[in-house]
Amino acid sequence: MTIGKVARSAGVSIDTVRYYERKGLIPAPPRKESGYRLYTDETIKRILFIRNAQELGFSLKEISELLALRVESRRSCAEVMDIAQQKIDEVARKIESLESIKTVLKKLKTQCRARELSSPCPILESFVV
Amino acid sequence: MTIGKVARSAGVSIDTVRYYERKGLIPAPPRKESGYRLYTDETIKRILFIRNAQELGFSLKEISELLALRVESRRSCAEVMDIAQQKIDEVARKIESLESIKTVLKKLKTQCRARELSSPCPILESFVV
DNA sequence: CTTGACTCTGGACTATGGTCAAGGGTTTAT
DNA sequence: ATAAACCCTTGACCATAGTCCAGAGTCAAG
Repeated sequence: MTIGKVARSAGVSIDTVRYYERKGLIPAPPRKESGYRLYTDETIKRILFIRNAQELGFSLKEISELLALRVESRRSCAEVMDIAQQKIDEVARKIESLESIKTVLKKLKTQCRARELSSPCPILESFVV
Repeated sequence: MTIGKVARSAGVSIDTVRYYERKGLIPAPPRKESGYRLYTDETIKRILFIRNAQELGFSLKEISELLALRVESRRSCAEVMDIAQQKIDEVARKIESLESIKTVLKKLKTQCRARELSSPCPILESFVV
């Protein structure tokens, strides 16, 4: 599969695919004699994972770290488990914050529905910290 | 309260506070005759909210939108409720994705603990999409 | 066997979210 | 009343995450 196909399938630009390769987020694929990159659909999955994680507030650098947990067999198992646990905690914190933002948004919506017609729109009172 | 105090309390730089003002994320505060900005601790709360939302993958522009839900009384209530619902859905999607990342990380950790001592470290097999 | 679509590299450019510095005025503690 | 610490504006600079372009080669369909 050439780069254009991969890019279209993953919904990113060709430049982005090459950029991810430069940044080590996807492995440098084998090439044709012509120099064309040849991918399998593993790469598409990988790119979708990256975009997904980005959406969730992970930087490319952090995503590399997540990905590095995969096969780092040089690292001790304890170390890998430790990093995994850190990431789990981080993710759990993010989920909590999102939950409270969601709660506030829902409350806002309810208040909005309930308010008197001519009164001012209710306020996102407590700034969810 | 002067800008330095606000910045320290919120854990950001003075430049960042001024930057947020330029970007309309915090209101331009009243000034002393000298031109010094004078804040109340509302601003600290606001900045903490912004940082929190950023952590969760919202851009400053999106955060403005969240904040704009507050008092936009020119907007119709239905419209505000609609935007609120969109944000709720978005947040719910983020939570779901984070849950599945968490699941995979936990599985990885378990596998890691369970593996044979000399075998290679298990793989983050399915790329959580 | 050529034409249009595709790919290559290298480097310049962009937007976002800040950060820093210069040159100058202000406040406060001693 | 003066030094240290603070604040002002303007404008340059930075990292991240791409995006675009030039100039050149490659591939596939008619």
